[in-house]
Amino acid sequence: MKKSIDKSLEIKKVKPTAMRQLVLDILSKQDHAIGLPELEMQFAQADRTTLYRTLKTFVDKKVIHSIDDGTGTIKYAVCTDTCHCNPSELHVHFYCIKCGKTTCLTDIPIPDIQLPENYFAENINMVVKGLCDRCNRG
Amino acid sequence: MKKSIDKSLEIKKVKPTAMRQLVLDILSKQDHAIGLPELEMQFAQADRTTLYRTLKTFVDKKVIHSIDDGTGTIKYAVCTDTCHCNPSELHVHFYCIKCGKTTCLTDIPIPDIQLPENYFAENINMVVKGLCDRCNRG
DNA sequence: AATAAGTTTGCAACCCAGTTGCACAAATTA
DNA sequence: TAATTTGTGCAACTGGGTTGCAAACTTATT
Repeated sequence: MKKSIDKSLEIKKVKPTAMRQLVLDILSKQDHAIGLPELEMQFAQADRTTLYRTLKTFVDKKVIHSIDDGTGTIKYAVCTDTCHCNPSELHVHFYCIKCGKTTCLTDIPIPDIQLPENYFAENINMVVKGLCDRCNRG
Repeated sequence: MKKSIDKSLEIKKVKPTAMRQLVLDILSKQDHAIGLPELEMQFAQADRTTLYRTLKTFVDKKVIHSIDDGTGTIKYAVCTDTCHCNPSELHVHFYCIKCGKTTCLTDIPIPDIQLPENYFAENINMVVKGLCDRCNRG
């Protein structure tokens, strides 16, 4: 039986090179969204450019989605197999100012808003900044 | 009679230096939010650091608010005199992928969302990306 | 007014995420 | 196998943001 990583790449039509399998494997094991620098650190030694381009390919092919959480470093998290990143499918993201982790609130869809006349929405980004579950206790 | 620029600075308790008056004057004349590089270009020659720190002071004192529109360059727009930048006062921002302008949709408040148990929201950023009024006609 | 303390400004240098060009390697096709 | 396309790795660069430090200016104190 094929590994789910490979299946995912196949579904999204991305050639499963060793590098890509590895990167996607790492990404799918995270409990939060990570950025290029953080991804880089998961490797003993790896080239930034390759990781950068791998992420780019993944975003293009909708294997992962990118999140601008306002920290200056773009974060990435895996999409579901059926995700097409349409505005209607988008969810809210949360950035914790204490632990610095960015998480997908996949259960919270971005609410519909009424744009002014003649405006067209292609994409919506909604990031809530504050204290997460864990950090709000202590 | 005092100029409205000075009044605004007075209200927000910022010492009205020549530089600050000038920067605030420029900012308040914009029809869209501008970033540090764009602000810099409005001067024949000016020091980036000073402008940077002026913007920072303004944000701290809530004379202006910052907008992360996802372009990688933080934009700034003037707050109203009574604005305290609380989550309840926040509005949606719009980034036009054609003209590249970021505008405040001041009439559209950020909708309330129900965060998961124990999460605390300090700030919310909501940016709609698409075509603006003007660019959606042509 | 003269001094001292604090604030603002300007220059230079730096940081870091992201990005590009180019050459080499690997995979695919003819 | 040769030709072509695709992926990888290195080096170097870009650009927005940021910091340290010293000079200029402002404000408070004697």
